[in-house]
Amino acid sequence: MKKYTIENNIIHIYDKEFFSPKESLECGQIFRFYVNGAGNYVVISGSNRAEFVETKEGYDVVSNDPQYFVDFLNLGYDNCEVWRNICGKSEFMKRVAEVGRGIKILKNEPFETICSFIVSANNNIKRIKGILNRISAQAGSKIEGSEDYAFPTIAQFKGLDEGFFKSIGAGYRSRYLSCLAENYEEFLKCNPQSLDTPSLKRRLLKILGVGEKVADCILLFAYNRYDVFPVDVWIERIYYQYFGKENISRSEIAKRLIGEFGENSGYAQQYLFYYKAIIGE
DNA sequence: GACCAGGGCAATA
DNA sequence: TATTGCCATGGT
Repeated sequence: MKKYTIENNIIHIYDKEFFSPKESLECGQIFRFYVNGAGNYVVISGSNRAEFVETKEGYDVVSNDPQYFVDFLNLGYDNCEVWRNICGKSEFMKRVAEVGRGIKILKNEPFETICSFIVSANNNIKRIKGILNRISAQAGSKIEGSEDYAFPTIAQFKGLDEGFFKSIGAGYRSRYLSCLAENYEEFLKCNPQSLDTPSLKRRLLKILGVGEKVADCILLFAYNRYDVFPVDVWIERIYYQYFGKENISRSEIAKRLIGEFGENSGYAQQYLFYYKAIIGE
């Protein structure tokens, strides 16, 4: 069975088992989304916007650019096999993956992703969302046919100074954000898509405000490198609860979990994060 | 009023 | 390379 079709600029997704807008958006990989008056999830990625309307067989994606969202939603990637593989790891992982079965790892816009996870450092999701929305509303352009604002372009971002970011509540991350546009343009010269994961990570780490964990998030959520395992406070907690008692560093936790999940590390990480940080089990 | 949030930087050893 | 103090802000 075909998993999706496009008709009149609407993507019809024929899948409810392994794709849920709610789970895919709420699992912490993206911050610019909301539930509208009709009860539908709306997501904004870069300068694009999509609304998810539930149908009998799945979801209709109503957007300004269907091709962008076919790519964004990774509709050509079969997460069913990944899910089965992770379920087979243990009874515990089966329970965790069952809760987050509808999660699909998205392909978010790189510049926005880098900015988002710089903001995420030592922060909470509610406040991260607020900061990113204020940056967009005050520096981005309105998306045609909606009341939502695009994430600022690199050119728009260049005009923002440290004072601006402080004024919208970004705190000490303002220094990193004020030079991000320049740093990103320099970063682009390495031709990110062409690099293998370790090389791309080394290059990301040169961006001010990007450390180990943030780099891993960018690798996973913008470049879809599934062999990384971002370790934050929540993953650290669940690791000590269910995987090992020995006190080790976050990078060592990442190394051991990658050893366990291999090419499916990114998905395992999202299931675990969703289970612990969002659902709260 | 302390503690916490999807940590990272810069100094130090 | 590994450790440590510090960093802004809003929620609980």
